[in-house]
Amino acid sequence: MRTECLLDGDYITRDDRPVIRLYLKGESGSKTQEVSDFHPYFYAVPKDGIDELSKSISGLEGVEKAEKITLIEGWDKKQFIRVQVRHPTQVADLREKVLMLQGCAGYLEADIPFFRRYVTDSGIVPMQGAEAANLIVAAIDCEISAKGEPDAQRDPIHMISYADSKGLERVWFWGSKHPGPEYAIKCEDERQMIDALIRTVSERDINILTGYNTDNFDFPYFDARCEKLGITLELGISKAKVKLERRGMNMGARVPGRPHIDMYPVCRQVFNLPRYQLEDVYEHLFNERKADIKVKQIRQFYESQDPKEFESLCIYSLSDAVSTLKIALKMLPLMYELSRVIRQPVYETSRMGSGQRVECLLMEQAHSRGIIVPNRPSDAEFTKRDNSKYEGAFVVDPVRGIHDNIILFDFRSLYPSIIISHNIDPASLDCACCRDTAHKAPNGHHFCEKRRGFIPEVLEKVIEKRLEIKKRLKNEQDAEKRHMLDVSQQAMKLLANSMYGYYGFQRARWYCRQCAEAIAGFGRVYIQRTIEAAKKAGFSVIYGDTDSVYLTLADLTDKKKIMEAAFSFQKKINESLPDAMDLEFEGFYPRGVFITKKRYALIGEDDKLTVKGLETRRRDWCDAAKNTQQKVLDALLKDRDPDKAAQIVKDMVNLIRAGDMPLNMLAINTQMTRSLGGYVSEGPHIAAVRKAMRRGLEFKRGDIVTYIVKKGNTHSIGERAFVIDHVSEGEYDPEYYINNQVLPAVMRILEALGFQEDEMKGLGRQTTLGGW
DNA sequence: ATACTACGGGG
DNA sequence: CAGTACGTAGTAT
Repeated sequence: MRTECLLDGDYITRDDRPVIRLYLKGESGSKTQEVSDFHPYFYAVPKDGIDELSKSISGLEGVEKAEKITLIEGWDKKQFIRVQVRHPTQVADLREKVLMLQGCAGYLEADIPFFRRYVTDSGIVPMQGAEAANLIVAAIDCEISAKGEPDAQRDPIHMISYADSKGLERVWFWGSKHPGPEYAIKCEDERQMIDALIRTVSERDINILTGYNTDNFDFPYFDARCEKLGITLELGISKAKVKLERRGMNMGARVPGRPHIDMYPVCRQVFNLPRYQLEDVYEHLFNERKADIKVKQIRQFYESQDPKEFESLCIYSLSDAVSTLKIALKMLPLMYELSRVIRQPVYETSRMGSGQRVECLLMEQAHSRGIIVPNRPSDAEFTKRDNSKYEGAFVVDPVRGIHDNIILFDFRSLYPSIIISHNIDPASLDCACCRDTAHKAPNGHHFCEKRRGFIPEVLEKVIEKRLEIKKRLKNEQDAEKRHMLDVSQQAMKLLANSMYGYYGFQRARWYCRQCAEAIAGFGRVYIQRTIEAAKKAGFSVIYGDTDSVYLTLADLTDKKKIMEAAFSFQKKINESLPDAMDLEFEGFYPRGVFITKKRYALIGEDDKLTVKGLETRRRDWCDAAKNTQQKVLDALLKDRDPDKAAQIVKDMVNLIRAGDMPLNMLAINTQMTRSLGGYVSEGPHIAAVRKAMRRGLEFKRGDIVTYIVKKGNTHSIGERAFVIDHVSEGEYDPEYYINNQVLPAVMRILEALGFQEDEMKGLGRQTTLGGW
C-alpha cells in the first residue's frame, strides 16, 4: 500500500524526453519521485484504410509508434490509431500534421496536459491519504501601504503575515521604528522580509499554501517585487519558484510541490453569498466578525508615530492570515475529497467550476472503460451552442412585490435521479433499437431502454457512493470520522447535482442539448406535482426557477407554525418521491421583494440580505447609486415601508439635481485593462484618460481610472468623462447621475412596487397629471 | 442591433 | 498536449 500522498506533479525535459515528477508527502516529509517511462500520445481517426494511414503516420518526424487500437465511441467499438510521440510539446504540431494526411478523419484526446494524462492512465489517486498524512497548511498575507492603488513598480511590500496549522504565527515587517507585538519580527529591508517567509516555509516543510485572493493579488505582487529586487520567490520544493499562469481572465499561482490553494475561488464555488470579502466569508463560516481596518488606515498606521497604531496594523495583518487559515482548514477537506473523486491535483480542482469537475470525472471514467473522450467544442461550435438556448427549464414568474415569511425549497436532487432512471445520455439518445417501443421524453426524444448509457452509469456510481457514505454516517459515533464522512457525501452531492447543468454547458465535451431538454421536461412533471401538492396544502408559490421554489403560507403569521407546516409538507412529498430524490428545505426568510425572473432580494432572520440580479456593488457604480440601492432595500425589507423607500430616492434625486452631491460620492472607478493602443472600442474611462494625459497625468495598463461625468452639450458620455482630479465640486452632470446611476439601481426594484420613474424625478405621477 | 469592455476578490 | 472563467450589464458603434 502506498503510504505517500500525491500532492501535485509536473514534468521536466531531460535529454529531450519528458520526465514526470510526483510531489509526495511521505512519513518523513516531502519527497519528489520521477517517472521517465511514460510517453505522450493521442488518437488519429481513420477514414478508411487504417493500415495505410497508420503507415503514413509512422513516417512523420517525431512519431515513435503508431498502433491500431479498439475503443468505444458512442455505442460502437471502433478502430483508431494510437500515435505515440517523443515529447508532449510535439502533440499540438503533430495532430495537425496527422490531420493533413490522406485518409485521416480527425484526432482525439490531443489536448490533455501531459501530467493529467499520466494521472489518469496510471490510476494514481491524488490526495489519497491526505488526512493520515497530516499535511501542514500555511496561510500568508501581505500589506502594502500605498497612496491609492498599489503599484508594484513603486510601492514595496511592508508587512507579511503568516499562520500555519502547527501553530506558528508570525508577522515580518521592515521600515518602522516600532518593535510591534512579540510575534512580529523586524527585518532590515523588504528583501530580508521575503527571505524570512521563504526560509520559514522551507524549514517547516509546508505542504499546502493558502491565502485569500492570492492568485490575483499577493503572488503577482510578490512576483513583481522580487523581479524588481533581483531575487526569486523560491517557495516551492527544492527552491522551485512560484509560477504565475493565466487561467482565463485571471491568474493562478502554482507553487511546485506545495499546492497553493486560494480560498477566494473555493468560497465562491461552495457558498452563495452576496459578497465574498474575507470578512464576509469568515462571518458566514464562524458567525463572528474578524478584525478589520480600512485600506487607507494601512498607510496611516504603518507610518504612525504611535506604537499602538502600528501594533493594531500588526494585529489586523495577522488576523487576516489566521482567519484565512481557519477558513482553509474548514474547506480543504472538501477540496481533497473532490480531488480524489475526479482524480485531479488539488491545485486544479480548487480552481475548477462545476462543469469542469464533472468533465474530469467523466474523462477518467471513460478512460477506464475504454471509451474515447470527445473533443472540446471549436469556437464555431461554441457559438452555435450559445445561440441555441434550450427551452423547458422550470420557471414560475414571480408574484411581484413584497412577501413575508418565505420558505425556500430546493429540488436539485431530482435531476440526477431523472438522468439515471430515464438513462439520459448522448449515446442512448434516439437509439434505433427502441425507436418504436421506448417511452418518449416530453421533448419528443427517447433514450435506449436496452443498454445503459455511460453518463447515467457514472452518475449512479456517485449517487450510490453518497448513499453508502450517508449510511455509514448514521452509524458512526466518532466526531472526526463523522466530519470526514460528511465532507465526502457533500462532494458526491456537488458532483451529482452538477450533471444536469453539464449537458447544457457550452464548453462540455459531452454537451447534449436534447439531453438537457429531456431532463428539464421530466423534471417539470415532478415539480408541477410538488407545486400542486403545495397549493393543496395551502401554500402560495411566489417564485420558482430551475431547481428551487419560494413558498408562502398566507393564513399563518407565526414562524413556528409556518415551519411546522413546511416540514410536514416536505415529509409528505419526500415519502412520495423515489429514494434518491429529496425536496430539501433551504431556508426561511422573514421578508423578500420579488421583481422579475432572476431578480429578487430577501432578508434572513439574521438581517442579512440575499440579493439576486440587482447587484450594483461594483466599483464601476458610484457610491451615491450603491448607497441609495442599499437604503431602498433596507427600507423595503427591514421596515416594510415602500413609501420610505420612494422618499429616499426622491431626496437623493433632489440632492444631486441641486448640485450639492460631493464628487467622491459620484466617482466611477474602472480599470484600464490594456494599453491605450489595445482598444478597439473606448469606454468613458479611456476617453477620460486620453484627456488627462494631454494635461500631463500618466496612465498605464492596470491602473484604476476614477472619473466624473461633467455637464456639457453632447450626448456622448465619454466626451464628458474627466478624471476626478480635473473636476471641481458642482461641475458634475446631475442628469447623468440621476438617469444612468441612481435610478437604474433602484427603479428595477421600485417598479415592482408600482412606483414610476417620473415620480422619483419629481415630475409627479404621469397618470394622475394626465387625468387633470 | 451588435460588438466591446468591465465587474468580482486583494491593498 | 488547452485556455483567455462566467454570466450579465453599460456604452460605443
